[in-house]
Amino acid sequence: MPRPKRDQQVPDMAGAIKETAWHQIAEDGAPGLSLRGIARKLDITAPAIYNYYPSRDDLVTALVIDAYASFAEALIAGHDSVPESDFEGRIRAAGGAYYQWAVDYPQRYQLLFGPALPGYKIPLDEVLPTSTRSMAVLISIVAAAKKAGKLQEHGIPEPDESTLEYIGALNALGIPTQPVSLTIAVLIWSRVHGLVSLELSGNLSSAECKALLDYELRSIINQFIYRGE
Amino acid sequence: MPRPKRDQQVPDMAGAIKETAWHQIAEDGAPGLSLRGIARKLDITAPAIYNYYPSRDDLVTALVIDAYASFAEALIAGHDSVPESDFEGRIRAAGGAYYQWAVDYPQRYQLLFGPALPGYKIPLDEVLPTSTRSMAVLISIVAAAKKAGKLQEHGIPEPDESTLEYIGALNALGIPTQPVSLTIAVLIWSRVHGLVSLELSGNLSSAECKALLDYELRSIINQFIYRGE
DNA sequence: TGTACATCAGTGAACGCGCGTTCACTGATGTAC
DNA sequence: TGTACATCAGTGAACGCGCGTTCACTGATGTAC
Repeated sequence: MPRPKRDQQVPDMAGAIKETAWHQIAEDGAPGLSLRGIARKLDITAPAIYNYYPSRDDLVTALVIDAYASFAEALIAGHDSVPESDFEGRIRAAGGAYYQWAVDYPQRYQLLFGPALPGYKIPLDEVLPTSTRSMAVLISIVAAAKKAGKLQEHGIPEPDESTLEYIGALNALGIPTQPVSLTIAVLIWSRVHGLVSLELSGNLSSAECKALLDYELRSIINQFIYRGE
Repeated sequence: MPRPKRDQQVPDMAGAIKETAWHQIAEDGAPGLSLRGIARKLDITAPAIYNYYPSRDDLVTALVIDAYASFAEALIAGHDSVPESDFEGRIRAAGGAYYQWAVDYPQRYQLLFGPALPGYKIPLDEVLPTSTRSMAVLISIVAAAKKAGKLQEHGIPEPDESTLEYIGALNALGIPTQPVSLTIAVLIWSRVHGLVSLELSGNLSSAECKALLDYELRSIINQFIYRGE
């Protein structure tokens, strides 16, 4: 079969490849991603993909970066729907946005926070600038509470070496952060992630997960935010 | 090559196959498990495995059941190292045992609580009796606190339909459980799982995870157990 | 004690599938003179 | 305006690999009479 003429070509083939890859991941999970499968769906031969991505791993990296960007965007939208001074509301909104994104795109969530793909090593230096943006949302809420003197910091563990290293990376990316804010942000993240990932692995029903998430967000606010005047 | 004679055969081939499978999973992750790979390591041909397991999926199911058994054993050992009346100590011990098992056998942990293997559907009826045993450990600690009137139950969400269903299954397996105890057990589980799974996916260093786990176990005790006389 | 037979635990060839990647190539489109 | 050339976006064949599973078979071991 001859190559299609210019006006029959897909205008944004690189984008179409990624989109098809997401469909494939949604259907068979991340390990099921295959260049030949993508080519079949796009009515193209597999080698044609090499005009856009030099290898399968590079395609995966592009997908990971896109997923982080979409995730960060969702968190930021939730975060922005509530005024800055309302820490409690922002925590709830960010938590809700986090949950919603995860159940809307379960496979992307697993790709980012689940176990590594076999044989794929994520290139941190390429991904970090984007992945940091989502973490920054949580951190900014905690930092705002701290600045207002409403952060309950008692008993929070001291940062260890790797935490300080990550803070260095945050600073380098223009997100100045105090250790205690990062630690509390990670604690919040871990609680939400625990519930979400139990739902995604089928150990929790959607209804139960929502109810528990609501409870945990209240717990988080009670534990880390001073109430009242 | 002829088949080896009786006295050169592996005495427990079914066990040897599982053991080799675990080695493979430890090296390449669960999706990398392959009958041909196992056969190579055991110096037999792939079809020989069919004398012991009727298909790849049946082997996976046997592995899942073994993993749950090993996990439950670890939790029970931790649990039993502290007297029954010491709820706080038991929560700490069970949490520590949970973490230790997960980092000792990260791939088994992912197999049980991570995303499903592509193309493999876990047969719940075969696995439930074993998987329940680990959940029962957590539940028993919470239930003991409740019986002693030391359980703080305020604000815990009401059980939904799927929770009640699971309680039915627990009762059928001889583990009578009150809804509130199960809900709190799940909350504890989710917090520990959140931290553990962030460490396993490389988002948390081991040292940081340990420190945060310690903090979270204290949070759990503060939140759910009445202190003092 | 000997013999016929069943069973057990394997072998080796084959089927049909999928994969990432390389290679030489082609023909339409765009560009420079 | 025409022509030579470069580039772009593909094709199709092939390489070499891995996989689960089936099939007919074999030869040692165990068992019944």
